Amino acid sequence: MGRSPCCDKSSVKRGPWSQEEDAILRSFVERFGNAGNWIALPHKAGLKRCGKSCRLRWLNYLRPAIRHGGFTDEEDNLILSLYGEMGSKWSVIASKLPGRTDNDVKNYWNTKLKKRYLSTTREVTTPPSPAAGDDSIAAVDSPSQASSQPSPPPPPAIVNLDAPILDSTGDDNAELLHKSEQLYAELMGLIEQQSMITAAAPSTRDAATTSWSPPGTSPTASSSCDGSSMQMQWPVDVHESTVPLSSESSNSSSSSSASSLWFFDAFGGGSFQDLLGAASFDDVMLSQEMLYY
DNA sequence: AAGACAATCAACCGCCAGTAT
DNA sequence: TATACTGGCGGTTGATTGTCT
Repeated sequence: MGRSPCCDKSSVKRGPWSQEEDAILRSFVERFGNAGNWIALPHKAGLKRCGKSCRLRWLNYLRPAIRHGGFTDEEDNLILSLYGEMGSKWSVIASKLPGRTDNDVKNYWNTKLKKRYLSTTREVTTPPSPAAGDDSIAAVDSPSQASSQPSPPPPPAIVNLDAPILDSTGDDNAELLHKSEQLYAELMGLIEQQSMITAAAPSTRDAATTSWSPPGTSPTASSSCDGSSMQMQWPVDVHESTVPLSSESSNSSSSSSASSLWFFDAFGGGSFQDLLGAASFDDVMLSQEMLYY
């Protein structure tokens, strides 16, 4: 009995990401983190991608402050040094290099530094350890050594959600982002208005609606945009009082992360992409009205 | 100019550990 | 306690791009 696949490979898109997909994912994650979990994110965002693929795309490419290529001599030396100490612990090595991902470091190692490392170790003639797997080039893969220099990973990048999302990838992407930003701002304004109105009315929504305010202006959100740690702290009990979910979402996501997903349910079970693709502002209004159906 | 080969890197695969149920 | 689920990681693949002949 093998483990079940994380997603239905026949129904998810694979291969290179399009600019549109990038824009949707970036906009979504910057606002909502992973929306509870990465596996559920593609559905909520309206992406036909595997959750793991979304996570990887965010962490390795879309995350703010990522740097690609152009490794400096200092970085080269640090990688070489750390590899000599701990072997192919790419995530640990990458954590010492701000803006670098483990995938980048790993690729850089395999294409460039490995040769350099091999040549230098051959000159020295005393390989650190013959037991290490990769290349048989002696990576000392010792946990004790690795932990002998405890160094906390750099803090996740903090993104100012009020600041415009900078985009350098192209006009289409920027346009899509701009569109999402506009829709988002409009929706947030509407929700805030509704919250003020309904706060006075007795309902099960009271506790939540009176305590919540939009991300960027307030919520009890610690948004690091790291993706792995970023979690919006949505108020509890909100979800239970919102509109009935679509059959699909109500079947799948009802309990565990419900409170963090109420926002999406407010779209009548639709996805983030559905919202972005709304034909007009009236569509957003309609979705908002469904919240209080 | 065109084909062969090499280099690069984004993306996927499968396993493992931690956590939730 | 057992099982299922998810995130994270390292290894690998394959498409694309660049260089050489």
